[in-house]
Amino acid sequence: MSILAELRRRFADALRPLAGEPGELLDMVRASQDPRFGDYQANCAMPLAGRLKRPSKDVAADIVSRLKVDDLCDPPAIAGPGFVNLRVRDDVLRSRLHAALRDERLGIQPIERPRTFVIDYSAPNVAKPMHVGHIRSTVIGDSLYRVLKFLGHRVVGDNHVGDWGTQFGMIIFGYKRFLDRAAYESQKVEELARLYRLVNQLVEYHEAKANLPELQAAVAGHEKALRDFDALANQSPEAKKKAGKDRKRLGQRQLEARDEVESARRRIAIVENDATLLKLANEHPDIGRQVLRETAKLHAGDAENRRLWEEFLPACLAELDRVYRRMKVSFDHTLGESFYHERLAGVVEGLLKKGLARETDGAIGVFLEGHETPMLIRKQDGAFLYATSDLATIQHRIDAWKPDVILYVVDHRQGLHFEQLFAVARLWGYRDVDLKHVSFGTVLGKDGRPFKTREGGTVELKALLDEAVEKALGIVKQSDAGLTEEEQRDVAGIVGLGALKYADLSHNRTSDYVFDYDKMLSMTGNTATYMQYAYVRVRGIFRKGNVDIDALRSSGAEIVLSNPVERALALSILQFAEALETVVEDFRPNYLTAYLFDSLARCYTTFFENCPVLQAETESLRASRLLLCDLTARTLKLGLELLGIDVAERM
RNA sequence: GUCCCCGUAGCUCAAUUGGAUAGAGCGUUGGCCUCCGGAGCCAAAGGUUGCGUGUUCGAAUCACGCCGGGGAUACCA
Repeated sequence: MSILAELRRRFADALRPLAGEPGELLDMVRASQDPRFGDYQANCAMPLAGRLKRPSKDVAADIVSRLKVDDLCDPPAIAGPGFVNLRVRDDVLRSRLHAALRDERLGIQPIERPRTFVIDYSAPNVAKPMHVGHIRSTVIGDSLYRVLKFLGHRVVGDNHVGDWGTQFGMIIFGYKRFLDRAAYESQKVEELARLYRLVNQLVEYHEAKANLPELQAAVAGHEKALRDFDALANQSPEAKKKAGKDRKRLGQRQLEARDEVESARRRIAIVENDATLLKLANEHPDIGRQVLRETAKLHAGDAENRRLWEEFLPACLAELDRVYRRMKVSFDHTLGESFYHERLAGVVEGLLKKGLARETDGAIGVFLEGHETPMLIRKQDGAFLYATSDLATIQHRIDAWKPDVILYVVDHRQGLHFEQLFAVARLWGYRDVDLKHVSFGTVLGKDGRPFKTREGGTVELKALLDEAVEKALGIVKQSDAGLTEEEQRDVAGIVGLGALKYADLSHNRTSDYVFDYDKMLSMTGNTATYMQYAYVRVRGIFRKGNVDIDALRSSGAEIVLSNPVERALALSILQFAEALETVVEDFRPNYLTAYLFDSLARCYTTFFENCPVLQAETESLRASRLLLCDLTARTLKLGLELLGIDVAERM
């Protein structure tokens, strides 16, 4: 058990006579931010004083008098309005460090009451290449999977791939009309991707063409509205002032309309600037409807389309697998939309029967209190929606795995969808499972707009990985570690991928962040490169000193904490477990990166600057410091591993 | 129209969910280092946490109202 958890347990005992079940008061026992306030502090006297109507210093004294921590801490101090400050005894630190030395898990016990988590992450469309938008879900989900599992929970990773939607209608249609047989024979996935892009372009072209007049009319309408508005508002300065906000809103709407016209024009231009595309477009004016028909036929069990789908799918999945292997991400299950296809009708019927869903405007939806619009589960044409499939998925996951929690690692724009989905699931009867949308922000380019190629297209994940690795290779080549070319390539892979993942994980998941290769690969600052280099440097000490660290570890050599710098490092090492606990509290991997950088690496740097290791004053001090180095290296390595990031021994 | 998220140093981001003097990195200025891989180190400057009013021992964090940005808003996923 971590020091913090142990302290909380002691505080629970001390608080119970004063406050009954302490509950959230225990959250107020925490690591101190400032060493002047000790290692840990308890802030619960102040709120309790309010409840008991007693002076907070008295309450603090009362708590301290009941608190039994003398086997863990020096005598507690009371400061300010009633903060209880605790300093862990050095012998406790030392014995915990020795326990960590001997243990693969660095002394961290699996938790006593494990829960079952299903994590839904990555979830790409299998027919399209993965792009920048998939990074966050994949990387955050994978890290949460690793941390939860390490802490001792049961975890099921499920990749809910899109393998049943319109994109397959597009490929099937493309296959039937536009296939390049030779390309298909040699490069199946590339040819399918080409077909997808081609058909999609043609569909978008016709859509844009059809919508353009209406969109232009909308712009004209907004412009006229603006002019009328101005004319009216200009009649008196007072009216103008009052109308400022409305005017702004009108202006925004007009800009949006212009953007839509712009984007429609772009889509049209792509096709019209290319004679081959234009010819195809003209030959298939009805392509949008045709694609839907192919999709509907697939869903209805049409033999030909079903056969094609079965032919395409393995290749698409294999391609995905290649990317995941490269990213070192894995799943326990890949149950895509197609897996749930046959359950969807039953879901709708069930909800109708329970009186939760009803017909509305030809479709079927569930109306929810507090929501203007219902959640539709069947379209007018009888087709099902992703809400339907998500409900079937909840049902299956609960039947199959009996989870306590299901996490959806999905971007924040789907917040409303999940709000409705979870509400329906509860009405449906699933009240014991905790459904949680682990949402995240957008990856932005340096211009602050969503990350795109210079031409405005989406950035493929593969290209992103390639570039990160290539830039990493440039850095590795500058090193004087004397690596062979092959080793350099291996290390560049580790560094490039690590940089990409770490950049994502070190940002607060709820905010957007700016994607910047130079920053993420920087040797200084909160980056994977810095952490990996830190690891290499520590390990370098063992090499340089010809130290057999495994032997030293089991030699019975003692750790001594001869100065505050060593002590601070020791405490930081032991707080790794606490960092992992905070990650899991609200599913925020950036708490782990913050720990590694702001606490562990910082303490180690200070130690490294101030405490000679190989040239320590005495042999026993040398051994002790080597053991501290060993614990630091192993904590770095394990911490990075839980983020899905590897280390190299030299770089 | 309604709902959700965001606004923190010049820039990129934190802040353990209400705790003590808001922290890092980059950039800027000034010093220092013959030393385990130069990961340089130390110091300084830089903040009315968008604005205002509340809540309380205590607010970047909670509530309400503004201002600014982004997103969502029934038959795509």
